[in-house]
Amino acid sequence: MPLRRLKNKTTKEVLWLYILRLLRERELYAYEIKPLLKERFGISPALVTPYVVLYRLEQEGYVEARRASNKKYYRITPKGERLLEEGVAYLRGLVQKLEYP
Amino acid sequence: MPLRRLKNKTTKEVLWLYILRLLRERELYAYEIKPLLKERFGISPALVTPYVVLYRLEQEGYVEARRASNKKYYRITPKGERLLEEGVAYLRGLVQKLEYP
DNA sequence: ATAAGTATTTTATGGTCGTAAAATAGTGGA
DNA sequence: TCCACTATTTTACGACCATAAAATACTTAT
Repeated sequence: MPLRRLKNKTTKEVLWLYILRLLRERELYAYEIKPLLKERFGISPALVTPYVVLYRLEQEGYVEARRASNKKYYRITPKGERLLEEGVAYLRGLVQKLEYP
Repeated sequence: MPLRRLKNKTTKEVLWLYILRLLRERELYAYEIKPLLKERFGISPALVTPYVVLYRLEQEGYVEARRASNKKYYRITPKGERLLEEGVAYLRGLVQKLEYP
């Protein structure tokens, strides 16, 4: 039960990290992120979720957007890359502390 | 901002993993867990929090309790040890997926 | 031209979990 | 004895965040 909780929650708590991770490779628009998350990370958030996450990340300067036809392409900023690194480092430390010495 | 969120949230999302990790070493009563979490993992949850977490873990059979004087000692069950291992493995996988290939 | 698929936006909602608050009681030293 | 500290329990609350819902519009194949 708590493991399902861990997966269903923690995975989604770090959804923005997954999205930053994808954006680190190339610019993407929100609509194509859902299948990518499934393919690359095995998670299936709702279609709207990437929109909301990207909106928040843009507000805080971790990604920036460019319009092309009817699509809105996002790319990661240097600030966003830093955040991604720090986030991963933080999670790595968390795992190490939990591991058996 | 999101990094603070990651720390303030994710850390607490996996608080029960920290507590299981401590119980893996020896039995503990709720009151002494708060300072241990500070000392071992650098986190400072409220005093009541271990009580609530342990209550939930006990309900689901991941820990079991024994009364001694006015203290209630908890120890991890085999089921709880399994959960801890699975939880850590899950988080480790999450980090690997986020790391740069 | 029209239906289906692509693409985005905004608002409201629901579940979870740590925490605050308040009450209770045993223990030990001054 | 009295006060401070240790120790637990229960209830209600607040914040966060993915998601559902609904509306809108562009594009493309039939």
